[in-house]
Amino acid sequence: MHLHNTLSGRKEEFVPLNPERVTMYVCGPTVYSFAHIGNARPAVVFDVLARVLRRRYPRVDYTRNITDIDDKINAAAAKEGVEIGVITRRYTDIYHEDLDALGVQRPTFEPKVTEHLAHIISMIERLIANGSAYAAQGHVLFNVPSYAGYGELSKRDRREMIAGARVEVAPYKKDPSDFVLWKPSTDEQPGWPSPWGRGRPGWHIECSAMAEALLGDTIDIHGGGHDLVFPHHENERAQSTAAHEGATFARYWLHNGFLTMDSEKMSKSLGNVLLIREILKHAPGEAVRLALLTGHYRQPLDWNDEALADARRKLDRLYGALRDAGDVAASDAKAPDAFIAALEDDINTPAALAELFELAKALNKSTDAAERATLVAQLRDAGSVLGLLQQPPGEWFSQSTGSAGEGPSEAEIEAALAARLAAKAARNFAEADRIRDDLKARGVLVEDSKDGQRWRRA
RNA sequence: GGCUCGAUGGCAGAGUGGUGAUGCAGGGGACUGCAAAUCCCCGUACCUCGGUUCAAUUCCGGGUCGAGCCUCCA
Repeated sequence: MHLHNTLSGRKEEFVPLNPERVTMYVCGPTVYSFAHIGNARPAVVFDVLARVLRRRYPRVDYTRNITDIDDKINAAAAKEGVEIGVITRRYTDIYHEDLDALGVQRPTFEPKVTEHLAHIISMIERLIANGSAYAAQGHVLFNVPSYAGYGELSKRDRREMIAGARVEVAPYKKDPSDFVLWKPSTDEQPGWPSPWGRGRPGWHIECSAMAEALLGDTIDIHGGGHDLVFPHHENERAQSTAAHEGATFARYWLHNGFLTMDSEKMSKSLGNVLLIREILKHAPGEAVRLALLTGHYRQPLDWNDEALADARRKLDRLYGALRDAGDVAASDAKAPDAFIAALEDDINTPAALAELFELAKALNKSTDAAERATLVAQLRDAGSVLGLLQQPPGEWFSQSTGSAGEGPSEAEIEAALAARLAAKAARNFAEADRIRDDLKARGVLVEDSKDGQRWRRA
């Protein structure tokens, strides 16, 4: 298996530190608002990676945190006049619902910052004790010059970063690039007791502490969106390495490319976000998932209606092959080697998808029962690695386009089809075609197959 | 300004130093009462200018254009 490592800038062979326990950490959401489709990309991509790893290794400990201490959460809570827990519980639940709809499996561990404060504090104490951090005016800061490797991950020179910095340097910093590990809270702000007074942790230390608590000093894979490379992951790396006396923090760094809207980054601050739940009102979750996997995970992906419609048509073809295969004998055939090889080559989902279509074509052509049974099993097994093709074909074709529910009821459709069948039997093709056109106008496509009429929603 | 990454046929999107993935759209044919679905056939695509090479879309350098980071952000 090969993975592109941001640290080295190249594709490397993946060799876990301990093949009996592969460890992976992916930065999860800060739960202060709804998740948008851009947030869904890393969740789906690393879900696929976890599935691929689990085929190969007996145990994969996948941690994806929930950041439930953050100033944006404080702001949202203050605005509503509620405790932060009200906000974080609400949006954690929504995040789970959205990802469930996209077929994203839950990670092995899903730690919350509020459950790891003791660990965060102990890690900060260790950093102070070994000279990597210092307390100043109620803050604790990580001293960046104390870590020689700073900038290696994001390939940045510290001098240039300071020169290009757009923020004012706080007076208590020893070095302009030092960043906060702990900051004081006012009486109105949420805060927790610490050796440096009542306060709250900085963003970066949270992930370092949770990774250490659940996965140990060195983890195999660390993932996240490309925008996290700097400063978040650079800082995590500095803290964790310093806290662990130089031990490697993450052996492989993976970063997914961005989702754009009309070729511009989608972000809450730009205000051009498309919420996952809005999309799900008009499209099946499986199509959204496939749309997110049509491009390679490291490439930018432009999100638009056409991309989503394209994904639906692809699923129509794939599910169509399964439907036409009808009832076949059970087979325990697994995904073909070429399919797995594509995914093990830096998660090449487009190449893997191409293999899926080859299987569908072979299935459509095959007239041999045993061969068809094998192909159906291969298609479904391969689909399961991508988190696709797991529902009965009939359900795919009869589902409405989204959670909103549209079009005529199944009873109405069945009644119309019965009338059409009678018209056809009487060779009244004009009436039969009128019924078909009428249904089409209402979003239902009728097809005549060798097994009789069948329908699907457009 | 500094750094990172891209530029493939109508669209999406892999990949490769020399036999043009895959899907959608489109054209032709088979099948069909007509369609749809399915199958068969059809596209001489690799931003630009140099260089290396017997051979470059693929490697190297310049340019142009695009995205991202340098500030919270997947």
